[in-house]
Amino acid sequence: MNEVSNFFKSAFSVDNIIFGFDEGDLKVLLIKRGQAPFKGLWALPGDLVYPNEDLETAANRVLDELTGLENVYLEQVRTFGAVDRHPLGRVITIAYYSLIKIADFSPHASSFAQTVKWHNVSQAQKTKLAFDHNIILNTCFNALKQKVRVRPVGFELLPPKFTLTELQHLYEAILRTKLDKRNFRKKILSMNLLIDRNELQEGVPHRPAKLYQFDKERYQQLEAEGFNFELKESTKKERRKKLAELMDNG
Amino acid sequence: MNEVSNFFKSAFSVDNIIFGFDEGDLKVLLIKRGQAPFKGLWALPGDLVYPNEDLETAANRVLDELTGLENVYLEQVRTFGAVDRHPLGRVITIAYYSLIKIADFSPHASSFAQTVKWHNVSQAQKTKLAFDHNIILNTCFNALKQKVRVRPVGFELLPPKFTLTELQHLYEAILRTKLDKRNFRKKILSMNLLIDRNELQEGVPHRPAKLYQFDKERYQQLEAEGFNFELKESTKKERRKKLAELMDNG
DNA sequence: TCAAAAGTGTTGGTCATACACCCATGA
DNA sequence: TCATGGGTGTATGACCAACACTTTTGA
Repeated sequence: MNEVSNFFKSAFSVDNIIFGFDEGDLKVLLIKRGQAPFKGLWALPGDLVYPNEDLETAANRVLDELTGLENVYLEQVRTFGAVDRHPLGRVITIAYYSLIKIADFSPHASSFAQTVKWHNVSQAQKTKLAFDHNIILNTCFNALKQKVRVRPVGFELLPPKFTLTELQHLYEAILRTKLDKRNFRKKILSMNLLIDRNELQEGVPHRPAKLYQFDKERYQQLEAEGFNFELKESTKKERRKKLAELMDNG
Repeated sequence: MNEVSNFFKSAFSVDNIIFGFDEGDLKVLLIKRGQAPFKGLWALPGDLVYPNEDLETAANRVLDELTGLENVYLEQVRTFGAVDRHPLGRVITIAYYSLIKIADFSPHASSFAQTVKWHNVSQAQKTKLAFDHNIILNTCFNALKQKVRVRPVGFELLPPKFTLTELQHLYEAILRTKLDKRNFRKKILSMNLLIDRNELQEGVPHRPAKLYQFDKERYQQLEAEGFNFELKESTKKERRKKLAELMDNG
């Protein structure tokens, strides 16, 4: 057991939790397993890491092989390494999540259609997934929830031009809360990170909304100068409730 | 390369960044390497993970072997897996940090004294460490900085009873900023998470301070109810400066 | 009596929240 | 003309930031 060579008998994989946003819902891309173990169950896309491959490269490869997309937002979240998590041997997995623009990849159009599918995240969380993938999905979703409050990564899930309502719905889906329309707009616009394209939606059966674009360069500049993108995490009502509880218990 | 068995030739290690707090400074426990590679350089404590050992168990073991401490605050941060990061082969490492009460372990008293030493974090960050340990240390320090703003983990670094000034110095050391005494006290005390022990410091050459204790049970209860411990991250002055820059650039 | 740190309140400003109506379009 | 979502402003209150002097102890 103390021979160094005895240690070099493990493998590691990456799992890449691919998030998309469509029709007001946050989605995650799952694969139906065609073979044992866990045959027939939905699983997170992942693969063993090649011996000469960096972890991020592997995560990008998984994404690329599945969707054909490259240069996508990718974030390492956590490593899962319970001894018995994989039936084939000691395999620890490094979990990443990616944020993609859902229009860029639709499994309906691909030959995978039967086995690769976008799932509503809330529903996927309730479904029994292969391996320890439920825990991984929860962890990654929470990481995204955390991140989105503190960095403007939500835009990675939207098309290049979007309306403020779409953006708001995105935040509502990720934070799982309702936001006040006027306050949301005020806050977002006050950051001066959106470019008004001076274009309108077309073909909608109501007053068309203005289209905006995220000003990434400006954000990066401000970030370098110490600016912090930040959204709050609870409504006043909620905080009041908490305070009341605090009083009761104290 | 596609044979599954080819993959089971890697190893993984844990590195455990052990933080302590003393004399107003945040410290990190480093080990001087006695053999190649990187002989003579300081390194983060770590070890290969046994085949039948969970990752957290391994991180705890590293801590226990080094300090004799158990049941210590431990947090996984990130996994580092660059192909060439270890000269002996493919070894990826999962980085954890621990927070310990520095009085519980002093390497001066141990036989390690020559090779295990508390280092000031700022200085360690400027020193060349073994492997990719500079990057790991920076990442873990930043994770701690982040965490401490949002969860009351700082108390893990203090003795069970402490003064408010000690607590403030701790935050100042981790956040690397000065805090206003009155505002800090107001904020901390308003959370109702400190128990006033009705004891005073003894033998100090000035007015003795009251001793407090962190009310962990109460915190856990409040947390379960949705309460959020939260300190802000920048001073008003800083934000004003940023705003001014924003105006200039906009 | 001196040095050193403990302890303590108020004010002004900023920012978050709450909230309701009119507008533009396609059907 | 109706249904649908787009777009807009203000008043209130909470919280944060700034700031200086008195108190208690040991030497």
